Amino acid sequence: MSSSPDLPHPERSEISLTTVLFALSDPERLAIARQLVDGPLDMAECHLSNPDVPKSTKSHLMKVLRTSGVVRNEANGRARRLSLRREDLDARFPGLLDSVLSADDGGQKP
Amino acid sequence: MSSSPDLPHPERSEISLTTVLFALSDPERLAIARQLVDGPLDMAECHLSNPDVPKSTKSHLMKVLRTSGVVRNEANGRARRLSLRREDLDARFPGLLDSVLSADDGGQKP
DNA sequence: TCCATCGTTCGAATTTTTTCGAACCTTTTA
DNA sequence: TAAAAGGTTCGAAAAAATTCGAACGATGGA
Repeated sequence: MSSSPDLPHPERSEISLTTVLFALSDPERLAIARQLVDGPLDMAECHLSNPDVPKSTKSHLMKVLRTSGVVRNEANGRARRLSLRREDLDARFPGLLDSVLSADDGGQKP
Repeated sequence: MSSSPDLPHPERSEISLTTVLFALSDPERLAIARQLVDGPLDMAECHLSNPDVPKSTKSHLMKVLRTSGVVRNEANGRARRLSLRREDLDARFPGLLDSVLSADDGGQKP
């Protein structure tokens, strides 16, 4: 019962601004982050704009968000619990997350 | 004397959040934006971390910043005057530019 | 006028990201 | 105990970004 894999996360001090910006620069990843503002969600509850994308692709999007420090990904039964690393991000880059998440995106990247 | 090329710029309403985030997600481009906070600069006065990068590469970095709406690029004699589109960005994404530019970047992307 | 300066653009090569199927692992349920 | 559910990882293929030299254009000065 050696439990689900513990995935690597950067610690707060290791979170890089440009890496975070990159993670959020993709519409799909930004949309995921926005779904997490009201609290953690299991991965299956995070919806992509295209529901037919393979799970490996979805997993990769999550990986970019995790390794950048935007999202925490922990085992939760056989599921994965995703949460915004709000405290870490607010401490490291004050105001950034709020401005990004509350921004009204009009033009979309194709 | 048909004057230097007028390069295309997105209008305020066309500026896309994810595109702006992408433009700023590169350390070199972010550094350029930061050099413009205190006012416009001619291109030759914007320094890259590596002074030996070819001008075509530098021009391309500027293009990404311009087409995303982060920077304005206008003819100025035989030079190019670069300026931050602060008003447009503040209007479109309140707080974003301030938080990004004032953020203390620690970890760098290689 | 001629020429050096300051930048843009083009195309090709390289590098980085993204996408996806297949294989695998753990937990829950039958 | 077997099988299904929920996800990660790997490798290869496809797509997108970056880099750079060469060619070009406009401006300002000699």
